[in-house]
Amino acid sequence: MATIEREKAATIADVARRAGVAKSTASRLLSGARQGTPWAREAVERACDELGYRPDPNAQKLARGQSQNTIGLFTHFLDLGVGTKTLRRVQQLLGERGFSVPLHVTISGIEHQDHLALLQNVCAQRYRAIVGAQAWLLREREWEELAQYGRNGGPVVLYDHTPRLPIACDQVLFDMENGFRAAVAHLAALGHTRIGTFFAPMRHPETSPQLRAFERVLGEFGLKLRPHWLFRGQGHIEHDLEGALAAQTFLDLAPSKRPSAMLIVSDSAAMGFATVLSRSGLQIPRDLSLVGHDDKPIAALCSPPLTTISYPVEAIAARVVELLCERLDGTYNGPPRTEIISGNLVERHSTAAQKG
Amino acid sequence: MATIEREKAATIADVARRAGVAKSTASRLLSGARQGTPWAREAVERACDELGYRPDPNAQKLARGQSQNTIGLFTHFLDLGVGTKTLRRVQQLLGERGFSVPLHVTISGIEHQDHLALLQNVCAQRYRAIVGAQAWLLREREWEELAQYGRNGGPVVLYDHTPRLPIACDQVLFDMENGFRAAVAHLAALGHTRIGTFFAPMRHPETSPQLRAFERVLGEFGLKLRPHWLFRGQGHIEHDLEGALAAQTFLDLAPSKRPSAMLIVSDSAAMGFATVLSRSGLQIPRDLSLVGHDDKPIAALCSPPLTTISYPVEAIAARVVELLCERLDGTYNGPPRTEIISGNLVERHSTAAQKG
DNA sequence: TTGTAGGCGTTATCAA
DNA sequence: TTGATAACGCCTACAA
Repeated sequence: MATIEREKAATIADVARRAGVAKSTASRLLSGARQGTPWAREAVERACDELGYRPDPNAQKLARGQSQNTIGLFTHFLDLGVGTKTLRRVQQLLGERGFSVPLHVTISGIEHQDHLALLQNVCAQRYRAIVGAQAWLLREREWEELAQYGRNGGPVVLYDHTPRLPIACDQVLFDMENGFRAAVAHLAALGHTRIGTFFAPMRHPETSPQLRAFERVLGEFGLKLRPHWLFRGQGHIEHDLEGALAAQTFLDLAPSKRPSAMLIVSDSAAMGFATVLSRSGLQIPRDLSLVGHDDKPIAALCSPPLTTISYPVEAIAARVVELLCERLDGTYNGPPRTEIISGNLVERHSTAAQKG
Repeated sequence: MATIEREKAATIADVARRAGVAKSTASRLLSGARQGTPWAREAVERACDELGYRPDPNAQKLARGQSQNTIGLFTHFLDLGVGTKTLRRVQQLLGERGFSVPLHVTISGIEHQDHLALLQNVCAQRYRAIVGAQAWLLREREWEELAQYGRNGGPVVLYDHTPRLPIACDQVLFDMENGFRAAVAHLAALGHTRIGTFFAPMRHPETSPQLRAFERVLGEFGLKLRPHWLFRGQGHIEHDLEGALAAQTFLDLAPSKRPSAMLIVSDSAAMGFATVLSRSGLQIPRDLSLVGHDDKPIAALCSPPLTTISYPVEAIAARVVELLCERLDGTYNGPPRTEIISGNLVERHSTAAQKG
């Protein structure tokens, strides 16, 4: 494959030559380390302009030892919900502290293969630090990679759902179980015993920690999850679509076999679910009680206002950034910390007492 | 601020020393340029393992001239809709072709200040190429930056809405006007004359090309946009929220002053709008005709199924990648190309004939 | 196949 | 303040 010819970019040597000074002088003036004489100052500046000079960050990083002000952020896929919102918030907070925060995303779906390449790439960049989300997808090889980075690269902070990730680094973990408990308690108090659920697609449904947490909680109330009450996403990026598709499956069930309440692990999915149900004449909460997850702002405004478990985007992002910055400025350099954050049930109007 | 001490990462020199070979030998074996004797091969491999050696990409890029397989992708904010979906698709397609595609995002909102820093950062990375979205936000200084990169960096491909961006590079532009025309024609045929609209927040409402396009189209049908029929977003990341808030403003209007149809430039916003309306007992399309934008998958499934203008995520992403790859492999190296892509009206059931 | 030597574009050190 | 000169870590002729 032929490659286009391009002029080579100007280097600091070109600038120095044109300005009639030494390389080192140009470097100093440009980095602002010294004032320099007005004359030299202006000459260098003009040379830069004329040449369109841009320092090569690779050379800079090499010479300076490492990139001081950029932090690598990685995740495995951009969702269209709280995941991306949290990512954005982390970037924002770190940005406010003067860091540049490029985001690395795995290209493929939920499959394994790309994760290693992504992680190697991220670790290899010699960022000042690394922040990662959705790390539960990683496997042994990738953990090694991250651990290696942690050893002689810089701090690593991960945030995810419980359980704790198998790596020695600071972690902010969202524990869904507390929320589940509040939701199930609420539904059980309303007389519901047939509680179904919708979960995002998972690699190993049998071992999904979230699903098991849900079943555990159900057990605490003497309830059990029937297989046909478990609805699973198909991997579309749009949660509302996922919810809508689940609703179609729901409607395929004979009315007597349907759950009387559903815990849908995403407000968007819950709303998609509800809108499809309404086309069939079913009403929330009359015909089905619905509990969402995330407490998106719209949940309070939609019809009916959605009872939901909150996902504290702000708290999580803030904590991640705090843990990281404490490491970076040396305020803390003890053993890895694990922060558990959980959501609360926000009661609104999408649940009602069990009929009959 | 104190900084934590870390051991320095192993270099290729360490590896070579430990393996008892020369640096160059280690380099060759690692890069796979030569086979090497089995003995040396194994010695180097073991040394790498023991030392946890990771090549420094900065040094590699410097030595090799530039990063051959990474493409910079930038945008100004991650939305929770088609913007992010398109970004993701571009990353995916480029990833399939073997490129690593870090995403750079401006941290701040719609304000100007950060864009320059972002762009300088992106350009400075010496990526093989740059792909950008939402470039309409850029100003003169940033255009210069990109132009400079294009001169001696590599190809730049931008995608955005019309109008054409003031820079000499390949562009894929989505033209909303055709969709508007189809929508307004549709509504006009149903007898609507009071057509309102919802737009995302803009810097300069008076000069927003999209809004002006809408007004122009309205004019073609002898219609006019009343100021109180124009609803504007408040800048929240959730479109559904934006729509819901707009609906509250809508409901504050005396019924006689309300538009009879709305074109809402986002399906999510349209659905948020609709759900708030329904809480007040208003029904779509009985009391208000609604046309959305984007043709999200859920639009076909919700209640009522949403008439909407499509936004061809796949076509746009594919075209961006094609244009770029043609530049990269030298298939095309002529003058900048501009591709216009537009959406179509997808008629469903959220519109009805004007009452009375 | 291997080792030596030089270069990539910066920054940092040290006399002048 | 300035200008040589030496790193920084890797790659790549070139000669052995």
